[in-house]
Amino acid sequence: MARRTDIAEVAKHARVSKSTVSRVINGGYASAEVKARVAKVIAKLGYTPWTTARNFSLGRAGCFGLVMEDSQSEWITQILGGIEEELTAKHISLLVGSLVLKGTYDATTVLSWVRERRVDGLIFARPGRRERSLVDAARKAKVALSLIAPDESFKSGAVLRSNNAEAGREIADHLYELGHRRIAFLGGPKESLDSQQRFEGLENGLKARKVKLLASNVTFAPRYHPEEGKAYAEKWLKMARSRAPTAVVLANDTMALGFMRTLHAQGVGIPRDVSVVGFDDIPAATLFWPGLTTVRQQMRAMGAAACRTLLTALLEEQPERSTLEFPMDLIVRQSTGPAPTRPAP
Amino acid sequence: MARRTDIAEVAKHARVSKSTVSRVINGGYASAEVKARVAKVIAKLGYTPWTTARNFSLGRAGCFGLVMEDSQSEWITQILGGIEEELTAKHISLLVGSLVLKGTYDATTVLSWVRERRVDGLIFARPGRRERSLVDAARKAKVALSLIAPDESFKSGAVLRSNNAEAGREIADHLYELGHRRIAFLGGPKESLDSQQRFEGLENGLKARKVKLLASNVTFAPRYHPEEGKAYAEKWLKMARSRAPTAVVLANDTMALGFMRTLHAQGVGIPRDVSVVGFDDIPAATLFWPGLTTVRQQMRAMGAAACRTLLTALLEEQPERSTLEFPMDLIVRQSTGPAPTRPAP
DNA sequence: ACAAATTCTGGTAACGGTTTCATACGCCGC
DNA sequence: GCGGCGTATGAAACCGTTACCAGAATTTGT
Repeated sequence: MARRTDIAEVAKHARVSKSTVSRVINGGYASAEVKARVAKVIAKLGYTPWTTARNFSLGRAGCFGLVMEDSQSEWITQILGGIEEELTAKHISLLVGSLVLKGTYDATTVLSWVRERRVDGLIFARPGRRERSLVDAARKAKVALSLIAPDESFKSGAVLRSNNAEAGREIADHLYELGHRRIAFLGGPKESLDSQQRFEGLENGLKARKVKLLASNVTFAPRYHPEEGKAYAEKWLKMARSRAPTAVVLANDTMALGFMRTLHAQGVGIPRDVSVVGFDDIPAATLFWPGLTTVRQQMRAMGAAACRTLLTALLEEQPERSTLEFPMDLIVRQSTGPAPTRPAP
Repeated sequence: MARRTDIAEVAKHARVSKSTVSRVINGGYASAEVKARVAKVIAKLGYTPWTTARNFSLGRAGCFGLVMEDSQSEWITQILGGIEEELTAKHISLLVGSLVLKGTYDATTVLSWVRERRVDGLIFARPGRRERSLVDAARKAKVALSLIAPDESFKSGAVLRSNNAEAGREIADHLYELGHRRIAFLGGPKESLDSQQRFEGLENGLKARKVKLLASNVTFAPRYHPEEGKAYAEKWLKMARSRAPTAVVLANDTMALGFMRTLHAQGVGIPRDVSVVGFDDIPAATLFWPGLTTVRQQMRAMGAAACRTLLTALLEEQPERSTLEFPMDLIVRQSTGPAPTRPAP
């Protein structure tokens, strides 16, 4: 049973010391002649340094941890894609560990990453209140942090967030140009910063156009759920058409789809009678008819940036304290259209 | 700058040797008195063995790799959940590396896992044709394999698959009991084993009930895509109602939703005029109205089983060659109902 | 032409665990 | 009372890589 070739064997074949082989690999001093000779031997023997040994020697883990909530899994693919891209591109081949927090809150895995595995960095994707304690624990352990989160109230680590306010303003412009003047907003939980920022952006955008968002047309649902959209639709149906909003902005797609579905079942035309805008661009947004106009977060870019931040923090030994803001992309589909010129009969 | 406590420090405080501390931790010989003393010191110093060092010493990587295609990301959360569960439960705390294959096929990451990191095992989630070469590479490198895949033609590793045929039969029973006799099937690509097996199950189930699936009512689409569902819907609309199928089974939810959407837009009632069944239970299946009757794969269980298999293979040093079959769960929602008693006017 | 800086190279010591080996100590059975 | 066996412990070797240091070879500067 042949053992795997190690650096010593390469050294022997190339008639140099282990140190020299290591230097050739990692780019230290070495004469052109030696470099060539060693490279040839490496190729011939098919030698590859063993990552675990290298990490051990370097005193690092060679991996980042990714933490995210179960419920926010819609984005996981995109975030992973961005991370993957960044790590392979930089040729600092690190392994990405990923965790999906279970319904029952259980931090043991993450803590073991920090304490036992001593990961080189942690990426928190959209951390909620429950993850705060984890963020604190990580900070205490001096692990580099990247937070993909809507606020910057975290005291350490890099914060990457989408520009919700800007998106809100874009929606305002879009709807204004379609002629809408009576516009409503259905938010998520009051404490959700995403929801708040989206609302503020929309409000400011409308204000700039001299359109007022009536307080009666601003509601916050206790949770992001299609049922909330449905409930809001029922409320909408009861209003007199002449006073009902001609466009409704909902703080996420799930609610928006619940809203549309219910109206649709009642024969309300979208966007004929009312225009609908969501947030997030979940896959289902295209499957519906009409396709949902929504705003997409650049999750892929954020994942990549999270890695880049961690990598530089790793190299420079100083935990970067910075905030990066990512524009959101308004995806106009068929659920928004010109405002109805007169109330339906 | 205080160094992290290592095993030597614990040994010193407990007045024993490093070996003894190691044995206390890993459960070797040690007197009760020593055990207690060491445990106390460990607790006092807050010592935790460094995973990387341990793995290095043990000559293993301490992680599994998870490979899946980008397009099949709908399940990633569930699979991850299952893996997570299994690994933390067994207390063999391993880190899960995950990869999403990019559109442009790039195997470098996976190969680096095998060659450089020398992962202890690989989980392939629903590998397609392109991943075959990776599976082969992994086999050559003697890495333990678990394949979540619909076929068992792979020559090595454990294969975990859903019982598509059984699910097909269940659908047959379900539709039969609702009174459907003219039933159609729209499959995915001809070479998709999932699609084939689902079709065969349905056909056999109907045959057992003495119902014939007309060849003209069996079609295979070139891809799993809502547009294919739409195309099929247009075909359906052109048929005379008296001869059109009263129930349509589509090989995945995406197609099913495209189908429903198109019919719905044309005023066809579901399930009043036609019942619809999909496969996969994607999140959007509940967002639609009517909710889509579909079949769910036990992805969570399969993820967990994949880990368990790898773990036993790791312990017993012999790559397990086995096939595990998982039942699928028929989720009855509102898209299936009694067959129309007479052709619509 | 000689000192100083730079480039190159090999020997050796880490890194922090586990494992092997040797030794010592009971305890049992004869 | 002596061989054998299971238990308990410590010293030292080992895993594969990089880092450090010392010294040799080469280039650079004056």
